[in-house]
Amino acid sequence: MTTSNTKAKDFIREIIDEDLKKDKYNGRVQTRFPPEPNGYLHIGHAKSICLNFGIANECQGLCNLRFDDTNPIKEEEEYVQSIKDDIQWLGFDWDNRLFFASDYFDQIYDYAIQLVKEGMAYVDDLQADEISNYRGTLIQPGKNSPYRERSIKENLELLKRMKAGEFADGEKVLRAKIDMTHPNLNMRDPIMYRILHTSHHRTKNEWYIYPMYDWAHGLEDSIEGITHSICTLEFENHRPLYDWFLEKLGVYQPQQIEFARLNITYTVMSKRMLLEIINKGIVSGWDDPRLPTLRGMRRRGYPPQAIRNFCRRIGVSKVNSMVDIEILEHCIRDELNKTAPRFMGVLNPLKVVITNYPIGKVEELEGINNPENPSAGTRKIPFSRILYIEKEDFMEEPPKKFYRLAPGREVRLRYAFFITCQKAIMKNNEVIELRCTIDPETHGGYAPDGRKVKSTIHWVSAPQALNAEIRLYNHLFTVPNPTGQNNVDLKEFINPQSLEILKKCKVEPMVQNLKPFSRFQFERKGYFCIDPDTTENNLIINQTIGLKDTWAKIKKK
RNA sequence: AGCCCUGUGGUGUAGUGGUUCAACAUUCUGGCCUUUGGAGCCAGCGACAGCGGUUCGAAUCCGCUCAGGGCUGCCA
Repeated sequence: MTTSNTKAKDFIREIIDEDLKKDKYNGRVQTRFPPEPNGYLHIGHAKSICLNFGIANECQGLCNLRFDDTNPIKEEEEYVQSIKDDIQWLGFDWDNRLFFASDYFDQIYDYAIQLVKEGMAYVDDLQADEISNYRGTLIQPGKNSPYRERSIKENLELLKRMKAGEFADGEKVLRAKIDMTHPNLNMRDPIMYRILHTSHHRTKNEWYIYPMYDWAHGLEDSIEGITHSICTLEFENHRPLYDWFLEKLGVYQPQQIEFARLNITYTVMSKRMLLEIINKGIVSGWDDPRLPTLRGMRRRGYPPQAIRNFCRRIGVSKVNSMVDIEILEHCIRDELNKTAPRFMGVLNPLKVVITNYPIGKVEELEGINNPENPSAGTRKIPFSRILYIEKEDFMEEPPKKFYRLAPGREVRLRYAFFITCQKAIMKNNEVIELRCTIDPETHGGYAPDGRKVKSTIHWVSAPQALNAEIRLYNHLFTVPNPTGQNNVDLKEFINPQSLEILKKCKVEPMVQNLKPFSRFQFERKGYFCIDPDTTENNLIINQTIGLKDTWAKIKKK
């Protein structure tokens, strides 16, 4: 919101500004988001939602939610609800403007009658493969159907009988009479209606004919008084047809504007491929946290605000592009850094015994909930003789630049004490326990003598610790552009380490109070979120994203 | 091959003929700071697809070339 005024306008907002200046639609701006209810929404849709609803908000205009339900074979009610949920979760509101293309089936049919009466549409008996042959190719003109010159009377009669369900699927179609030699294939007598004896999720068995996208979409926009019909680049070649129908009908005409769809590295966006990954069991479902679906991202812990910021930041243009996933990840961290409460959690526990701390004593230390936001307050964290720290925070023989715990070395336990490692207990060549001492003078983590330690590590008190299962996620694919190579099975690029499950994690007791989908930070480890599959005695936590890790970078060198 | 669209640092965008013109974000490299090796702060690397033309002056206007994308569903 705050950046919208300062940020440069994209080409679509510029067009709209220009139209506003010229008073093209009486100062009105009305957009629409027109999903087909045949799948779940992903972040590519989010870009479109943010654009359409965003523009309406900025211009004191309106944005409709319209389900483009013209193909009953693929569409289901289930998707309608999920799409509505996802849009609301993203943070947008269509108010009372929820529409369906099927609301207009009667009107659209009347317009078809009008076109037939004016000799601009005809019923064709050609079969699907014949129509395809007659259409010609990219470089060869098509030829006229033998049924193209039927009388208006006969066309009217036939269309009525099509509507009445007198013909079988595929037996006839209604076509616009334009030009079979047109260089734009979409203009070679496009099909307006096909026969489908299929029940529709809303109109049930009322219709036997269903309008095609090109025929219906412009009319839907026109009927709703849309001013700017924003769609993706692949519809560019359809715009002449969009305009043709509305001009011939003499009805209100919105303008279609196309922009490039979103691609992100290391993931896929097409419905078909997402479905394939799900059906092959590579991921658990539409809400798998590794997927770019809105449901997946919600479960992963991505804040809607971060997704909106991302969509704003990547801009809008007509260039086919591939956005670096780092930008998305930056937006996620940026938002979570400001908003996520902090806790301590140990992913791979290493037991630590504080030999100079009394057996049975428990004291409470104060931790800051969010250093970025003082109003988030503080909390109590229990401390006792037995603790867990992160396995990787200790090294027997620390290399240069490793600042954490090592034999004889002193570091700080966050919010607690300075701790010195006295002894590492080994078993089968593996460190299984540490014997350490604390300096009681450093209560809270401050040294009265002003001495410094090189690092601060996180910890959890063993008796009070909660057990948790933590799921770590990585990129779903091993290559930046998995669909870029042809003739290769997508499965070859699936990252075998996209999911890593840690079962024996220990987290501080306050986490108990968090509800499913709550987002938070485990200090030094990253951002996390409570998985909805969490039960009374099985705490499941998803890692949203790790913190930037300078040490990991040094280690690599 | 026909039609349509698009070419600015690695990535995504800004720049719309002239002392704010090559900017911003991200990534990457250094440094500062730090009770998260987080965050923050500072600095640095890095681009106008090419060739002509118009002009006093071109990333910006024109032409050509090259490159990338889309279009031959009774899908949307």
